[in-house]
Amino acid sequence: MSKATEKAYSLIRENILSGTFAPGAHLKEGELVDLCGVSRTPVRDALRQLATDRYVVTRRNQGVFVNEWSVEDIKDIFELRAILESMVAERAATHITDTQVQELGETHQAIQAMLDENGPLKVDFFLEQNKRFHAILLEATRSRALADSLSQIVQPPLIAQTARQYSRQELQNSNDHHRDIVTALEVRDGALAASVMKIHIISAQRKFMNSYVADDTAEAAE
Amino acid sequence: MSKATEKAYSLIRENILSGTFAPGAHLKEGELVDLCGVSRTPVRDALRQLATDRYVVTRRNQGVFVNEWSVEDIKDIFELRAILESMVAERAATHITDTQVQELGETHQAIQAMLDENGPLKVDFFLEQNKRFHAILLEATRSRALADSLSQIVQPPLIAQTARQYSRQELQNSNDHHRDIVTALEVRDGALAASVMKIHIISAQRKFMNSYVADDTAEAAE
DNA sequence: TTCAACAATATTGTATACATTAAAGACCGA
DNA sequence: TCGGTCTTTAATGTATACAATATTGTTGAA
Repeated sequence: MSKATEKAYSLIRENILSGTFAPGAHLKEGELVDLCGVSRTPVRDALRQLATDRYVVTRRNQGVFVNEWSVEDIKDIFELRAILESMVAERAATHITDTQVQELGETHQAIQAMLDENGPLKVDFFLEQNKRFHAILLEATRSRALADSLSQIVQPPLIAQTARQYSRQELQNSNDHHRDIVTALEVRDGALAASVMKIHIISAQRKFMNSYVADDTAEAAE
Repeated sequence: MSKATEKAYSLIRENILSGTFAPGAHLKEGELVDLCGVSRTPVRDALRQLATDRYVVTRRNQGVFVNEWSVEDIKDIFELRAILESMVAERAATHITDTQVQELGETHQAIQAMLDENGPLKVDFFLEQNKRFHAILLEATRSRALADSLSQIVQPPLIAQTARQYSRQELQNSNDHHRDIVTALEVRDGALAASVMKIHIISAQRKFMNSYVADDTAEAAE
């Protein structure tokens, strides 16, 4: 993506994630031009990219609308992700280098150090390290197909807000899974790594569904 | 996609599939404008869509290039597809309607009738019915996430040419799998349907790899 | 009052001119 | 002759004007 397109992409994406552009809202190119300070061409390019990343959907001759996710959609996505990430863990075991195993251990320890601190939770730091953990695994698989599929699944707004309201204990559980995966990969036990990963994702799903349904109820009660 | 964009998309896609635009070739927007008879805007839109469908890759400030697939990429894709399509078969078993089961049976019988005829193989007819078979299954899962992921995997040029050089016996084997899947779904046996589907895709992989490697050798010998 | 047809308007789709960037080639010096 | 830098050129990136289309609102008749 080029400069102007990237600028438009980020701005629109942020507005979707923050809720300024609500699910189902009609994003008009003219308004986005005013918002982004670039012309319609890069705005349109950004919208196309946002469509492939499932942030928005396009309807011919009608424009683009912020994507709406049903509870079933979200369940599906986590289920799919559990399967794909398990596959990643399994395949990583056969190709991963000692350096990569070490890097995984470092992200685990970095998160652990953060959790052991007193004071407020650094959720952004957690998200960053967590992302890095999964990225290293993905790289270790050396599989373009897996990488492409997962990027389609993981990127959408759903996941971006998953860990936002995690408690310290929940983050600890998550990081414990990371440790177990590292341990499994140290001895190249793909089956074990895959099992742990599956539990890891399914736990995330359970937590997410709880808070998601809770939010729904809160909104309905307003 | 709008008229002009769709026109450009189809034309460029056909030229890639036919080999006129070879893997790695640099597709210049100006030339595509001449080819398609539309302006650069829809050509660019089409190229973006072709990029999301993995027909081409985009490099910033350099343009788009026809995607090149390595043997490893192709293996990965089939492996992933085997897993995802198995998941489709399994989930379809729990949601599929009697009507959909019947439709699956019809596509099976249509292919069978074609195979029982004497005369040349109607490969296009097979591909069409085969596509329909998998589409019905996918619809029965009622899973957007699965549909999205699979469309990303199945659509690329790789698969489009898979069945091109199938023998009558190979098409028969493939259709036998379809029959077994229908039988499993009639009694809503998801596990069985998933198993058959896995074999179905892995068989396709084996056939494809054989002909692909054979082609490679032939080219190298030229 | 309701429905349908039509007109007005706003939005997306398309074409094209201009700006910016990267690749290719020429030129000069060592 | 080789290497590097500058110039040239051709491609992509961006902006904007124009065309086609869908939506909205209005008007008319039943």
